[in-house]
Amino acid sequence: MAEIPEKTVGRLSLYRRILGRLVAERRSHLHSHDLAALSGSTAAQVRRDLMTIGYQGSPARGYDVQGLIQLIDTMLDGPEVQPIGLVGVGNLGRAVITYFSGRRPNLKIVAAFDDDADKVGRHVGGCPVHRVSEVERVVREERIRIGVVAVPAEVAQKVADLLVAGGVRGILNFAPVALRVPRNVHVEDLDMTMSMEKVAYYARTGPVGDQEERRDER
Amino acid sequence: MAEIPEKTVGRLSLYRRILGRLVAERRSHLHSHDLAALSGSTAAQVRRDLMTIGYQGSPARGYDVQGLIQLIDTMLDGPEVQPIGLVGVGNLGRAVITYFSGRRPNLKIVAAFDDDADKVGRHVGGCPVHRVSEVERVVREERIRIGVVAVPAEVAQKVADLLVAGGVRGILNFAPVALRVPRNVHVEDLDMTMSMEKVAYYARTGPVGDQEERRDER
DNA sequence: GCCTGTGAAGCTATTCACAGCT
DNA sequence: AGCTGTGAATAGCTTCACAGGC
Repeated sequence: MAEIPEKTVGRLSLYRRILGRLVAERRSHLHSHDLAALSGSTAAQVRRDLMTIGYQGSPARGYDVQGLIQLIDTMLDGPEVQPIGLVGVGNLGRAVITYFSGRRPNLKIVAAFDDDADKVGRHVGGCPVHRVSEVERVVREERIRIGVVAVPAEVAQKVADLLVAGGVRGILNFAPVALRVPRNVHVEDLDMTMSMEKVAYYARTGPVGDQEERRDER
Repeated sequence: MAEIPEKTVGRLSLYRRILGRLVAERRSHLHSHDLAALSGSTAAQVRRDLMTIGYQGSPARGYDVQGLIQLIDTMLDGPEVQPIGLVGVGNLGRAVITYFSGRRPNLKIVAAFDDDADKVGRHVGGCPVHRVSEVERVVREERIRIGVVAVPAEVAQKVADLLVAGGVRGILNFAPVALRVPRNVHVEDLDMTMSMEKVAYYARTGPVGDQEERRDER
C-alpha cells in the first residue's frame, strides 16, 4: 500500500465524516465540486486526493458515497479495532473521552490514567481510570498502540516515556511541549495555545477585504 | 509590517513559550540549534523564521532571549488585550477556559455562552456564562474580536453566524465542520477527530525503523 | 456540456551550503 | 572553529488546463 501524504490523510478523514452525513441523507453519489464545497476545499484537490488512494468515479454520476467511505475506512483505520489509552483525566481528557465514545468504532479509548485519588478505580465515559504508574503494564496487556497525552506540560515527557515503554506506536499530544520519542513512534501535536495565538494574529492583521465574500466560493 | 506565513506564526508561538521557560531559568542567550532542539525543529528553520520577523542575533552569543520574546510579543499579540468569547461550556469549553486563564494575559476569555440552564448566570473559571441568544449583543458590547466554537457540529454554523454578526474577526473552531464565514474572518480549525485518525494511520503504517533513534537528532 | 483523471506548471516551505563575522 | 544571515536548490503541495468519456 502506498504512503499517503500527511495533509491528504487529514482531508480524507474530513471527507469520510462528510460522506457519513450524506449516507444519512440517502445521497448515493456526489461530484468532486460537491465534496469540495462541503469540506472547504477545491474540486481539483478532491480529485487529486481520491486519485492518491486510487478511487475511481464516473464522469456521469461522480463518486459513489458508500464505496468511497469503505475505501477510506480501509486506508485509514485498517481492519481491526485500535485500542487507545489516555493519560490525564482533567476537563480536557474527559472531553476527549466523550468526543470519541462511539464516534469511530474502530478507534476505542479502552483505558484512562490519572493519579487523582477521586478518579482512580472509577469509570469516566465508560472507560476505567487506572493509576499513572500502571500505564506501562496496561498498555502492554491491552495491546494499546495509541496514547493520548492530556496532562500538564511539566509531566508530558514522563508520560510519553511510559507510553513508549508500554509499546505505543503513536501519540496524540495536547501538551505544549516537543515530545522526544523514538523515530518509530508518530507524534501528532494538537496545541490549543498555538492555534489561539494564530487566530489572534490573523484576527488582528488579517485582510480587511469585502464583507460579503465567502470562503468557499473559489 | 510584513505578512508572516501561517506556519511561521505557529512556530513563533511555540518559540515564545520555550523562551519563557528559559527566562525562568535565567538563561540570557541561545543559539539557533538550541532553540531548534527545544522546539523539535531544525537550526536552519529557526534562523529562517527569525529572519522573517527581522530579528538579529550575533554569531558569538546567539540570540537574546528577552529581546526575542519581546519582538514575538509585538508581532503576534499587538499592544492591547484581545477579549475572547467562547460558545459551548461542555467539558471541552471548560478545558479551554481553564487552559487560558492567566496563561497569556493579552488573550483573555471574557465571556462564555451556553443554553444549559444550570450554567447560565454562573461563572466558569472566572468567566460569566450567558445565554447563546446573547452572543451578538455581548460580542458587540465587549468588543470581542475572537470567538471560540466549542459546540456540537450540528449547531456550529449557527453559532459562527452569531459570532460573525457580532463582529468577530477570527474563530477558533473545535467543531468538525467547515464553517462558512466572510472572507475577512479567519477560521482556525482544531479537529481532534482528524488528529486522532492521523495518529491511528501512522501508528498502523508508520516506519518500523530502528527502535533507538530519536526525533530531534537530525 | 459537464464530468473525471492527470501531466505539467506554479507556489510555498524547508533545507543546503557558504560568505562573512567574531 | 563555530556561529549567523541568506541566495540557491530542493522537496512538497496545490492549482491549472485539457484530453477523454458519457
